[in-house]
Amino acid sequence: MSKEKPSIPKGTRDFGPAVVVKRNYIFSIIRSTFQKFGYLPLETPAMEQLSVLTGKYGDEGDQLIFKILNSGDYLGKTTPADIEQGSKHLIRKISEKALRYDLTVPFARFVVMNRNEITFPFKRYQIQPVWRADRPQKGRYREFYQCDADVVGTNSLLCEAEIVQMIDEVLTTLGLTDFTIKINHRGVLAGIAEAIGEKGREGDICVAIDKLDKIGKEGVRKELLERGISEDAVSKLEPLYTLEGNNQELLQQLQTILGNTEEGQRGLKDLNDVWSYLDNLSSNALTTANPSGNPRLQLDVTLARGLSYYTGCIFEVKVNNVSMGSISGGGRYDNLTGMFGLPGVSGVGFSFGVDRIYDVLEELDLFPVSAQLSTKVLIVQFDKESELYALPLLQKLRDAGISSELYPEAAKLKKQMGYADQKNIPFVLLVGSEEMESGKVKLRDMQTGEQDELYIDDIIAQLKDIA
RNA sequence: GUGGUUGUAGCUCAGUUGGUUAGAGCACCAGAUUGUGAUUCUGGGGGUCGUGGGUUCGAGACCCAUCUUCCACCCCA
Repeated sequence: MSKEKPSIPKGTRDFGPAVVVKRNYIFSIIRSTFQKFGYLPLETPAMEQLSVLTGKYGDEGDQLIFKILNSGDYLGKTTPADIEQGSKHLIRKISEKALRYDLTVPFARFVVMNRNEITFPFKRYQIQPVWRADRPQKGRYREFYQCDADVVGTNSLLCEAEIVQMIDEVLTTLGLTDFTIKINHRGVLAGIAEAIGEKGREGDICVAIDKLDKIGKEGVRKELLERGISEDAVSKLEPLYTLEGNNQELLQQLQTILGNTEEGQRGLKDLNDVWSYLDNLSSNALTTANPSGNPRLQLDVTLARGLSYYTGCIFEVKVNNVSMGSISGGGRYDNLTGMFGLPGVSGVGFSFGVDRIYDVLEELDLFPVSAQLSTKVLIVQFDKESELYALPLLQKLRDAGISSELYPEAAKLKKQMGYADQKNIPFVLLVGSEEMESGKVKLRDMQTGEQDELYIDDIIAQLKDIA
């Protein structure tokens, strides 16, 4: 056995106790919000049939799917001719399974397989890791958690409105105050394409427009021309980048621009409906302004999302003034289950990227202290007798719901105190011969250094108050 | 997938045109202190310099390959 230094694959991470505790804090807020809106949990396998995943994310996406080699002699059934035909052909021969790339497609697969047992509309949430063979960089990992909430089996735009509500609630509860929920509509994008005389080319137009922030108006112009959009059309498009006014005014301006296009009409009607729902829900996303003065929900005609299955509203969420890509995104897909032979089931959903939210909260120092504590009380012992004496006390503390532990051996005080310090345990109970005689134990507040001699019942009452 | 970048002690990093036994701070362990952590003082352990080849009398340093890190594209949570 050669001793090699162990390592983990590129783009993956271990999560130590301190990190997991903080991640769980995020998960619990997301989970309880989803449940509050009537979504129920679902879990699916880490691996899917490769055929379930391929073709759902576009060519780019297909390349980022982690494939799993067949078990056993995976080359057994291949011939030299197969190899000559190239990797695309060969993959089908040597790999039948793959790690899931997102949670939406497995969800659609689940819906189709269980269509007879499911009561529609079906609302589910799912919190599991996904894998992408992307090249890692900041906020981009090869294994990361997504927290999806989707509803299928209804066209109602109330679902879109509720998605906005949930995003707003989760981020607010996490302590974020400056974020923007961008919304747009595939119909609006198609309508724009038609209105500028490039009907059906919205795909190319979207990819280019999406980079507006990064490469600017001239960069986008160049890219559009390269993609074969006419100069005339580009000139007609450019005024849209700088539309001004609040959301309502934007919608009105778009009405005059897209009024005659069927797709544009559809998009505008949907967006208006979403606003109307949010209005009647008195949504904070409309009423609460960011420090910049704009409301959190913002119509953005330059928002274009890559996943090819979106057909209606699309969302993306950006935390302002931090160096991080979008932390959440989603949209409506009319025909995702159609790919699995079940047409006519419309769905809408979105996803939180927990790993990115974690990085943002860390950068903004927004994790509350309560999300960082583990044990509340450490009982320090001096010898075998004090250990025996401490056991009932320990049980009493735990029965009272106070997370506590007894240092498992009579180590030097310095060591035991250091343990409490390291673990960020706020209180230490000292149990030794003096205490056993008086029946009172010493309670030390590790933050202030103050010590009191108290009866255990008083200590429990005091600590429960603080909790 | 394309172009760049990084790797030296547990962590953050020094290390000169290639030249004796590879350093610092922090962390860790022990003692000063036999009932008190985060401050102070003293001492100590810990590295086949990411890995594998090559050039050289001699490589942490130069060359090649490979893995890894971070960044920009592409795309995306």
